[in-house]
Formats: sequence, structure tokens, C-alpha cells
Amino acid sequence: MERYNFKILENKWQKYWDKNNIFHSKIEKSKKKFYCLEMFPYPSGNIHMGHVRNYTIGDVLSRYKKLKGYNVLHPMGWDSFGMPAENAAKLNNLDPKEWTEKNIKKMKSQLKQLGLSIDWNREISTCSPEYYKHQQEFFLELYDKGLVYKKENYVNWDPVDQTVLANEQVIDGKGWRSGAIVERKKLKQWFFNISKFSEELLEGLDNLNEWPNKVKTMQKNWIGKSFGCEIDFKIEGDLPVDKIKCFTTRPDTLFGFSFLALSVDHPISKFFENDEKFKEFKKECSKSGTTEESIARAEKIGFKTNLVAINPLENKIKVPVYFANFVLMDYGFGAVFGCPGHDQRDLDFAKKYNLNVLTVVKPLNENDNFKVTNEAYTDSGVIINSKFLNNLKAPEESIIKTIEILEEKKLGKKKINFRLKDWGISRQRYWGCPIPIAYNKKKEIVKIPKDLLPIKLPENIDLNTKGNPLDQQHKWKKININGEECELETDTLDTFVDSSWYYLRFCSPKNNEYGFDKEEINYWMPVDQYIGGVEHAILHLLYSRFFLRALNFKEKNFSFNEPFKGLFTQGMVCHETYKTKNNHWVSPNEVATENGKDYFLRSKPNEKIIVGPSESMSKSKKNTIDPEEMIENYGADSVRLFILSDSPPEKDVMWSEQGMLAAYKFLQKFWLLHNNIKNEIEANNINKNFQKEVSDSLIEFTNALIEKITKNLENFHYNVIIANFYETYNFISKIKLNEIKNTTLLENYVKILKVMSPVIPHLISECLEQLNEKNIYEWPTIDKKHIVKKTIKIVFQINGKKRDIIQFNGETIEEKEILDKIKSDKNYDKFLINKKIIKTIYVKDRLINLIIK
RNA sequence: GGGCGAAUGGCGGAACUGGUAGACGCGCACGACUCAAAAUCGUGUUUUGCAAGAAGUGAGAGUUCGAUUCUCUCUUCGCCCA
Repeated sequence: MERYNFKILENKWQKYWDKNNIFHSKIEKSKKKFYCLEMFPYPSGNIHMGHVRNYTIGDVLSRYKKLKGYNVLHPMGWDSFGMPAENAAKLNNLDPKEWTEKNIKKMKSQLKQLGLSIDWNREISTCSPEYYKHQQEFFLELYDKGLVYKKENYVNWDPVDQTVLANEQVIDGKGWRSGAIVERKKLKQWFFNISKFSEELLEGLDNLNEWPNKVKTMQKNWIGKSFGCEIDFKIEGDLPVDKIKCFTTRPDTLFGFSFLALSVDHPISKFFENDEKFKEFKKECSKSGTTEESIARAEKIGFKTNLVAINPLENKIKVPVYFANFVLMDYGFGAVFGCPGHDQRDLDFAKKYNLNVLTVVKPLNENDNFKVTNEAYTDSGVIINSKFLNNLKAPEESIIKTIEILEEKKLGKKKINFRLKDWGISRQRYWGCPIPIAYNKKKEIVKIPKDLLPIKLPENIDLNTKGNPLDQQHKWKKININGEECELETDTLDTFVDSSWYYLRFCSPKNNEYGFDKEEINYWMPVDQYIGGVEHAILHLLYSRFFLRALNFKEKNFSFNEPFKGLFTQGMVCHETYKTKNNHWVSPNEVATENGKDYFLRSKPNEKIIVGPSESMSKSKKNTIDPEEMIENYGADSVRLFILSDSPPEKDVMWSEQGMLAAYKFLQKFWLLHNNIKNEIEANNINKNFQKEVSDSLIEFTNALIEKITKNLENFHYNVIIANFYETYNFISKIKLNEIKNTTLLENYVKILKVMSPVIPHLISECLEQLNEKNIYEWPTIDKKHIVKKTIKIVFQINGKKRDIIQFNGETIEEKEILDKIKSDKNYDKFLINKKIIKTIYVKDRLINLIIK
């Protein structure tokens, strides 16, 4: 008997699937479709364990759906534009295209080794002109629809990567990739008008019932709908300014108004352009980033003007006007009214500049002398010190009433405000999709005509220039449009644009005419199950939802309105971290242990290693495990089995060498068991030792297993499925095979193999082939007529406490029969002697609970 | 500060709609095989107790015949927003 040779057999089956186009998909109207999509990878060079987990989850689902009879679409591609290619190319003096293509080739072969059921015929790569050509066309269409525009704007400037970052790409005031402190810079930028869809994007969330609530909440917060009021404040002073518009969610605290704060970019700032002190102040402000977070952290500073603002509810109240660093130009109107009593930020500011702190809301249980001192009162309560607003319940009642009053006096009006800002898509980078726009001699915007698309990136250029390398491509920039000499736009598109529609492209990846084929997308879309990391909860998923709406805007292309019907966010793969005593990270294969407690350096056994907590695998901490090495050592099925076994897919999983080995050993054991079963079936010793009881127990087990695994698959309880596999092994290895009819054994064993096949497809395919099973791609049905329950176990409780389990013969049992048994059986005397049964609770065929006294 | 979520043996984790808590795996212990070790196989493994039993799902209360599951309060941790 040979060991299971995964190297030969996994290769055999991967070739078989490839050669016979097993996973190629095409429209079949008679079948129900299932579009399973995992977030496509960035071709960084090698796949990592995160990919292995993501794609294994998707593969198990795809294979299961195929067995269930669905017409499955399961494609894969490459998110291949982006900065790592450019940086790597700079470093090694390479062409980003070559670097990317080399990585794709490598990673594709690694993914193939995992045995994924992918339709490789549909492979796409966003950096290929065949892909971005359509993207450029979309850009122009969106431009025509008024959803793309150019404006000068303050941007997050990453001084290391020399590029603009979206707010979402700024983390803790630093660039998400470079880690450099982000600066503010004014630039002319291209924007997608995503904010036009704020309301729709928010409302759409309600219908996404197959999305995790967590992700929906995150998007909801991000869109940030708030209900409030815009107010015109009358201004007095030595400047030609008569009013300033503000947005506020708390107009009811107007009587607590003690200053007006403006953004340094507010239009009024033009009057201070030549003021040295103001310039200095502005410079100081630009040191903190533009994100709300960095602004919230920064110390509140202000610049006093000579202007005064008048309280619209009480003309006698006049307050100073400041420029302040915590006011953002692109939220509201770049102006906020300061109410220190009921906003902590305003209170900090007021204290610093000795401004009035007025209390206008008190907690319900306080009297009217309540005063805010060190902490702003922001909870609900009752309005005080506010004349005609007094005694209103804050915030609900008082806000509505205040807005009514302001509207009546024509000093303000009700307004819904959104936090979501337009999406800046310009990047001053080479390795991205060129924006299909040119400028004529008058510097006017000229659209690139369709027949000149795609605008291809120039190749083999010098990347070691400052700023955008495309700016230096003078020859490339020249373009003749309708006889007019023009110059190409040198900004390229944010790579999030590339991934905002790739799910559409997969439906008709080879359609040269347009980005998608209407018939194909209306058959395949929406994506039934989208699977990826939660880190894309806001950016990518929101952009994709927007892009679909943008393409459908003013026309009706789609019979669906959301790209991703179901969303699953998988957890990360973690590993312990190792450090030398000199604080150098060490990778797991450089360390060893003899007792599982003390670790040392393999190369220097005297050097002890400090073991850190388990953290998400990352190159910087060197706590990565190479998937290719694992596949090489244990085989793809083992890796797939292990990556699913130890944690529910939505939670983080800890990589463990022992766990990996256990998965491998299980498959070896299973292979031995398979050979025993196969021999038993082939021996054909009909009915010699036949035992109906044993045979029935196999049938019962098999049917229960199908039910369990089906349910666990549907609910993404993949770790429990692996436990079900072990249970199966434990059961079959104990059963007496020669007491079961060969046909029964074969029939049930084949069913068991089939429900295991989505997880470990290579091994199971081989087993099924050895048994001459023809219908490999079929999910077994539960054989109801064969589910014969011979015995029933009834839990016997006294006063809700378990006392025993009583067995009865037959399929079902009546309460009376159980009670008779309990009362007549000597074993139960000790529970019932001298007691009175007050009440009996009987859960049919499961449990009996006697309440006694 | 606000929102969401989580907490179960030495560890990862199971438990359908409220009905046998700890499935399954890892680890550990003992045994078999072996000159020995590894591998493999077998047995055991929540705590306490010789046992019968008792206690037990972060803490405390509540609803219920019965709560890991439902309600409330609190603690800790995680994530997102600030």
C-alpha cells in the first residue's frame, strides 16, 4: 500500500481540470447562475497566506455551488497598476510593465498549485491597454454626464511618494504606503462626483441584507448624513463682508454662541493675503494634515479678525470672528459657530482665547443654575438661558423649533449635510491609467476622441525624475486632435478606479467593443458572493457601488442596482513574532524549539529568541509563512484543509506548524482508510457477515453528514466542516466494513466523498475515480426513506438538571411511556422516593423534565 | 468620547429556533510497538472529589420548568468613527 503522493496526484488533477475546461463558464439560461468573486490580488511577486485563505474560502463555495447544479462564474485577475511596481522598477532600474508581468506569471502558477476552480479564460489585468481602454471611455462618458470635473483643491500630499492621497489613504496623518507625514498642498485635480449619490448610496445599504452589519455601519458613518441648518450670520467690521454662511447640527444652542470660526481657506481669507501674521498662522495650520482625525488631535489655534458676527436670534449679541485650524473648508461652508458650552472642541478654543462660556442646555435632573465648567455638556436635556427656546427638550424638539423660527425670519433653513466628499482621482504617478484628456493652446480641456483611445502609457521611460515622470515625456504629451495641437493630461487615475468595475469586465473579458456586454452582465451580475478583507469595507466597496450607479446614470444599462449582493469579509492570518535580544525581527523558519517554550536561533543555538504575540502576517515583522513552501511540503489539499480548520473564516486565524502537520496526517490516514474501503468493496463477499444494524448506522451517519455539511457550507461555518471530516474518519475507521453490503457501502461512501470534495478536491477526485464514480460534480441528496432511527435517547431531567439519558427502541415515543419507564425502573427510585411530581415538561423525542417537591 | 462586536478547558474552537455545555483539532499524560527514539496505534484529559456527587460558558442580577443562547447593569478586549 503506497502513501498518498500528493505531488503526482495534485498535478494530475490540476492538469485534468485545465485540459477538460472543467471550470470554464458560459451563459446557460436554463441553469441558475452563481457569480463567486474574491478580491483580485495586487501582483506583488508572491502569493501570501492571506490570499490562500481568501481564495480557499471562495473556491470551496464555488465548487460546492457547482456540485449543487449552479452555473458558476469564478474568475481571477490582477489589480496591476499601482505604486509598488513603480517603486520596484526605480530601485532596480526595470520597466514596471516587465516587473508586473513577471510577478503575474509567478503568482498565477502559485494560484494554480492551490487547485482553484478558476476560469482562467477570463483572466484580466488592469494595466493592460485592453482593459484600461474601456476605463478611459467610461471616464469620458462620466465627463459628459457631468460626474467628472476638475477643481483646485487642497490635497493630502505625500512628500515621499510625491503624490496626492485620498483621505482614506491617510492614516494617523501619514501616507498609507510610505508612512511619511502628509502635507497640505493646493493642486488642480480631477474629481468624481460621488457626493451626488450620497443619499442613494446610504439608502442602498438597507437592501444589502447579505452584507455584514459591521461593514454597512462603517459605510453609513463614512457617508455621514446629518440633519441640521444653514444659518446666515450678519457681519460687522472694516471689511466688505456683510454675511457668512454656516452649517450646524445644533442650531438650538444659538444662545450659547460666543465666536464664529472660519477655515483658513474660507473666501474671506483673501482679505488677509498680505497679512504676514495671517500667513504665518496659515502655515502653522498646514502642518497638521487635512483629515478630521489629525485636526481633532492638533491643538486648537485661532487667528482673530476685527470682524464681529451677530447672533441671528438676538441682535444685541455680537461675537468675534476667528480663523481656526479645526474648521475644514469642504465640510459645511467652511464656517462654524462656536458654542463652548456644548461642544468640547469649542470649549477648548474658548478657554484658550478667554471667550464666553454660556450654558444653554442642562441635564434633565439639574436645576437652572447648572453651569458648564471644564467639560462641555453634549447629552440630551432641557434648553435654558435661551429666552423663547427655554424648556424645550434638547436636542430633538429644540432643533426643530429653532429651525422653524430661523426659517420664519429668513435667517436660515433646514439642511441635510453629508460628510462624504467627492473622490479625488488624480495621481501624479506614472504607473496608472492615463486620464483621456488633453489641453489645447488656450489651456482648454479637450476630450480625447474615441478613435484615439486608448491613450497608452509610454514605455521604457526614465522614472528617476522628481514629481510625475509623465510630465517629462514631451514627445508623448503631444497629440493632434481634429487638427489642433494639444498636450495630454499627465495625471493618471487612482487605482481604486481600476477595481471599481473589474467585476463587470469578468462577465465579458474579451469584448473589444465596450467595457462590458449588456447581455452577459445582465445574466451574471450581481456578484452573488464577494469575498475579501475587511480593510476594503469603505474605500473599494463604496467606490464600486458608486461606479455602477455612475455608469447607469441617465441611462439604463443594468437590471440590478448593487454590484455585490453578498459580502463576506474574512479574517487575517496571524503568526507569533520573533525577535533577537538586539530587537531584530526573525522569521519563523530561522528559529527552533525543543520543548515548545524556549526558542533559539537555528544558526546560533545559544542565542535565545523573544517570542512576541501573534499578529497579522507582515513582511516588516518577518512573521510570514510562505504558501509555496507549504504546498511543496504538504500539498495543496493539506494547506486548504488547515487554513480553514482552526477558526471561523470571518475571524483571525493563527498559523500553527502543528496544525498544518495534523491536516497533512489526516489526509494520509484518510488515504489508508480509503484503500481499506476500496478493498472491501472489491472483495465482493456478499452478505457473508451482513449485519443490518451496522449497515443502518452507516446510512444514518451518511445522511446526517450530508445535512450537516450542507448547512455549514451555506453558513460559512467552514471550520466546523473540517471537524465533520474528522468525525467521519473516526466513525468509518471504527465501523466493521465487512458487515455492510458492498452496494450500501459503495453508495454511502461515494456520498461522503462528494461532500468532502469542495475542500480537498485533488484527493477526493482520485478516490472517486478509483471507485469508477462517473457523476463527480453532483451534490448528494439526503435519502429520507433510509433515515431509520432505531433508538431514541431521551434526556431525563429533574428540576431542570440532567440526571440520566434513557434509551428507547423505535422512531418516536409518547410521554406516558417514558413516565411509566421512570416510575417502574428501580434505578430511578432514588430521585422519586418521597417526592411528588408537580409538573412534567416533555419535549417530543428529546427531553423530559420532572418538577418534583 | 460615540457606534458595533466579542468573552466558553492548558490552547484554537463546537453547541439547530431557549432543551445532554466542551463536538473536532492541538497540546499534555499513560500504555502498546521498539534495544532506543521518531513515526504509528490505543486510552484518558473542565474543575473539585477515593467515590456518589457538587460547581461550571468574563462578573452580577432578571425572565423561565430549563439560559452559552433572551433582558438589564458592570468589567475587559477588538474593530470603526472621532
